[in-house]
Amino acid sequence: MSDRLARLSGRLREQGYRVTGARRAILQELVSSSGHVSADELAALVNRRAPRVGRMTVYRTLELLQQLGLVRPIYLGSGAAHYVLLEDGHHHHLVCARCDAVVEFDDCLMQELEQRLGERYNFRVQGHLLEVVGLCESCREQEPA
Amino acid sequence: MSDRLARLSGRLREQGYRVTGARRAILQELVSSSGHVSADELAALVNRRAPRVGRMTVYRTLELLQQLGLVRPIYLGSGAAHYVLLEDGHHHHLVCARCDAVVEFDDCLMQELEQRLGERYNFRVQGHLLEVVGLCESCREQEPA
DNA sequence: CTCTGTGCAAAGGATTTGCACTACG
DNA sequence: CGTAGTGCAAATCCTTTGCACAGAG
Repeated sequence: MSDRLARLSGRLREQGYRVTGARRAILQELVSSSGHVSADELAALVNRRAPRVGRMTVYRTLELLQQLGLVRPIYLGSGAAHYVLLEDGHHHHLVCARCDAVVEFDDCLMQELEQRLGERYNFRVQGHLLEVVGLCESCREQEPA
Repeated sequence: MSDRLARLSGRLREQGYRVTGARRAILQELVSSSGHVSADELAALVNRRAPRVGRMTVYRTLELLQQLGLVRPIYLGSGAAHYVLLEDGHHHHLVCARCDAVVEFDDCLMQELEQRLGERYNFRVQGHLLEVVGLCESCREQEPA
């Protein structure tokens, strides 16, 4: 359950960052919403439980998590960035190119690819985000063309 | 060379969209910059050759291309979305989580995965975007921790 | 106790919208 | 010609920054 929470805050601590109340609250919501949240949406969620945590802290914490490779921003519809947790270093979903519906999937054929890439480009791979893009069923029905 | 250009504008036409001068100019720059451009950067590039094309048209064209599955927005560092062409339906790169350096790579083990996914989730797959995230060589040197 | 992290407010950008005008097909 | 596409300017929304204060280690 808060396995994941513990793992995430562990990562912060071991990299020399403080595990503050605000950060814990943010991680908490990020894990329990385990979906695609914008910074503002996340701030609103956090505020319900920890009203003293401001929007700015959410932005800054997301940036930190991103630098640590724990989170990735994606673009979903409107101008705001949405964030996904890289659970165990990876995340996968299908996105409808038209209505931005999202379907999560778990298949992962990529451990091997990651390793090869890391070696070839001298890159320490932390994880990956794979978006498969296309049209969902209902968008396809609307326009059979 | 403008193979790709022809292919892209073909896609527009066959979906019932007009291939206007502005759109041609935008596709042109998108292909020749074949990298990661923000909407504003792209508008600037387009303006050098076609000064009468406004920034708004670039935004709207990018949205259209996105809906057709020809382009994908990604977040790279600062607030603005960057766009990548889904050449032949796919794009791959490594992104440094710290400095946002980008390394392109071509490996693609995913045709099979795509097909399976399309069937399972009843999704018409148009392409995919795979980001492998980690630390680049120089960021790793800065902090050997 | 010290220094990292936080909150606020305001600035700075990016994106979206409404409407009159142009030009592709 | 008719309609999809365009350009402009303004409005809106998202993100970043600077600085004084609070709290984790």
